[in-house]
Amino acid sequence: MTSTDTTSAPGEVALLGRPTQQRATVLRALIDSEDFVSAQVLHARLIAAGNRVGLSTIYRTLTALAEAGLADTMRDSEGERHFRHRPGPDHRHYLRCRTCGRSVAVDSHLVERWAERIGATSGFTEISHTVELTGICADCTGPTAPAA
Amino acid sequence: MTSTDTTSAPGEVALLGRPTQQRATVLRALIDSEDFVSAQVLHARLIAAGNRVGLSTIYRTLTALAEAGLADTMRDSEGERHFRHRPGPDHRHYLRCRTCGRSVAVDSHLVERWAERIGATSGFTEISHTVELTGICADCTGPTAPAA
DNA sequence: CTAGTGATGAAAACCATTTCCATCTAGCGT
DNA sequence: ACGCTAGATGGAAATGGTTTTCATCACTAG
Repeated sequence: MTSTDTTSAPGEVALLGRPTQQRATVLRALIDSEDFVSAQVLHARLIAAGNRVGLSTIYRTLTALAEAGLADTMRDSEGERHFRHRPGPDHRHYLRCRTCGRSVAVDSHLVERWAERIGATSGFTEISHTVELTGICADCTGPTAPAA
Repeated sequence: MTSTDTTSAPGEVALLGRPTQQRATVLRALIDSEDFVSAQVLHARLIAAGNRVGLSTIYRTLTALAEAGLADTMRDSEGERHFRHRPGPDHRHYLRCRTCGRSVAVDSHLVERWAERIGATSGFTEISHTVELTGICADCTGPTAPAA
């Protein structure tokens, strides 16, 4: 996996418009990250790996991916956007470790239903919600070193 | 209430450090807003109302207010921070209208407990959460004009 | 192969937020 | 009251993520 690998991202890229090498590369990198990444970091990684991709393209692709529902987005405490590939149609909430940054998907029926109920009782319609959970994962709580 | 009114914000300002006219003014304006406002908007309002307050001071005060727990903050879809005065120690989640921008506080024990439970079952500790709900309020759903 | 439309990317534009720094001021000791 | 000093202020400049611009390039159709 040196750099250019058009065969990586199956048909998903097609959903965005014209299938190009860059888009495949970005999607591929996003999938490989297996976790939230910022456009900046993703860009840095691709460049470091020897790929030629412009930052603008990363932003465009990531935004398109999110709009197409192929990626989830979240904002960190500084307001920066982070993206994560969304395998299926569900999985929308994550719990992320404040120390190592890793994140895991969590079950959220309860919240979904709560959100719906709130909508029903408040007179609001077309409710949409964003839930962000952070904590310290087991590995980082360990007796020894936290974020060594 | 032309402009300078040091008596507006009771003792709350004192919690921030030295009680100054500007801080009282900012807190006052935040309270009067009764809803989320961005630093920029708050600044524009104060200037328009004839008050002399620097943007930096608004940011500093708002940030301090949030850190002191006297204000709740949220980020809009563009990543901008919005602040809202927090009357008591609770009330931490809001439902805001995407059309008119108004927001109402919602009951969230359920989510709080859900968050705790997720923490317990995932091995994460020190869980903290952010929940943002948006929808279209009754007034804006009306048969006639939405955001007139 | 050629044209045409969409995609790319380097650099400039944007814009909210933060930082600098010279000036001002509230609070305190005298 | 008076002057001192740490803390506060605000205009301007710096930051830094994200978006736009625009000239060039690469897919796809004909």
